[in-house]
Amino acid sequence: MHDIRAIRENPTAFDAALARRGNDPMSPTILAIDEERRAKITRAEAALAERNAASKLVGAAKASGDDAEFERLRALVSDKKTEVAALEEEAKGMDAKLNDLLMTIPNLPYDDAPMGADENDNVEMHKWGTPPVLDFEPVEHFDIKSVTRGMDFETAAKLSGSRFVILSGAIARTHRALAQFMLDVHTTENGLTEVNAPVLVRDETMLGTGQLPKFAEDSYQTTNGWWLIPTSEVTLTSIPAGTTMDDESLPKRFTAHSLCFRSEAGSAGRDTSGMLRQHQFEKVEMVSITKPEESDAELERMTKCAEGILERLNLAYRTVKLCTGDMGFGARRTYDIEVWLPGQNTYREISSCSTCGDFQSRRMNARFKRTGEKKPEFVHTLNGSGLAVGRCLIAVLENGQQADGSVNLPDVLHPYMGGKTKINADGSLG
RNA sequence: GGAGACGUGGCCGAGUGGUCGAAGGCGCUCCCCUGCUAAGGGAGUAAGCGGUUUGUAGCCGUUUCGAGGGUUCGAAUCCCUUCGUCUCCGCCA
Repeated sequence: MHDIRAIRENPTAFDAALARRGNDPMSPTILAIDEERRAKITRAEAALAERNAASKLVGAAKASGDDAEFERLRALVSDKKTEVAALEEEAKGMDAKLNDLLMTIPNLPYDDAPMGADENDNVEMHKWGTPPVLDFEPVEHFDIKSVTRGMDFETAAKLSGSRFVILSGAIARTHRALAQFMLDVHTTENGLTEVNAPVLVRDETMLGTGQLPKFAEDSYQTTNGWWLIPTSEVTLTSIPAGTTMDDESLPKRFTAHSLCFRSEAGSAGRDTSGMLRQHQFEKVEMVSITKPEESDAELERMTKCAEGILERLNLAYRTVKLCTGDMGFGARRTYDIEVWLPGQNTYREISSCSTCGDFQSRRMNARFKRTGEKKPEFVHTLNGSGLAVGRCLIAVLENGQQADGSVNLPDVLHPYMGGKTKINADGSLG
């Protein structure tokens, strides 16, 4: 949600920032509505003030027992009433119109977000690790011999359709181990608070983080109106919605392991094989709520938390800064972390860390008050994957694959695997 | 799912149609007093929006007593709807 005052004060800057994302200028439309809205409000309030003044006199007349005067004023107020109602209706209408429009406009990228149209214009920030050197031709995760029996797409399709998978045995265990490992690192070493939150939420929650109103078709909705969260960014970020926090309580740092649901509308034909892109997947999410001046540093911190997971798993990755055209609706700056997948011989996204500034906090009215100050301010919100569990499983399997079809598991996972260190070619743990 | 109760300012809690943004208390801020501490005295202490303004100061107006709608000249107070919380029953992981 954009600050209408900011747009009013500097419409040129607003449009320029939108233009960097490839959006058409909006300020003329916005300001026209805003002007009309304010005019309506002024008129409605003037009428209200008259009515209220008369109404007070009615009370006084009644109290003093002047019945004639009481009846006269009562009629006057009654007349005013219809006028006020009409004017208020108009003012409300314009207010809603402005709000509806503002809710559909994406966040403004920071100046340092590189300008560009799509992922080809993203800027690589740094790389870590080296892709494993293999003396055989690596295959994709679903073709690794030890994986095939524990990763069943056919049966999942029978139960649910395409873009679902059934994991079993050592593969399911490794998947679970990864999530546990991530949560443990985040809670014990990164200082995040573990949270377990609903995956079904109401409209206003999805509006707050920006999934609605524009992207309804990307998410699933139950018959009674709940939405299945596409990411626990939605719930974690919404925890302080509607509240005013003390500044000592910031930053708040949350992490959660949850199911995520995405319709993947519009991605037909993309990543159709394997479990890279599913309708249902698990993710360990990180969310930070900060003061405005802390959010830049927080994004770096959060990104390092995500990178740290990959480093401990000894998985090569690169971090890219998203260009303006590739950033999400609510983001002002985004770092994507891409892990090396030998089977695809390329880096693929495994985490996305964004700062949203006060865009989401305005939508959900999440504020804080500095000690000694009287005015509350909007907090900044950040979110990042730490990491996508399913994709991390893919990376572990593909990077650990051996010539005989077995998979060597990263050292840090061994304690989570009951001390086992590899998945044998026959699919058993070894 | 059935029955009932409740939802007031940062918190607690009065208030059942008239001048209530709302008593009182707590907390917080400032001042006074007290040679520390404790106690005491006084004042202040919501936010949104619109207007005015050089001004995020002040002033004026307006809205807000979970939310939305209605009755009324007038609603925190009455009615309806809705969301939420709690209690009892049922069901159930």
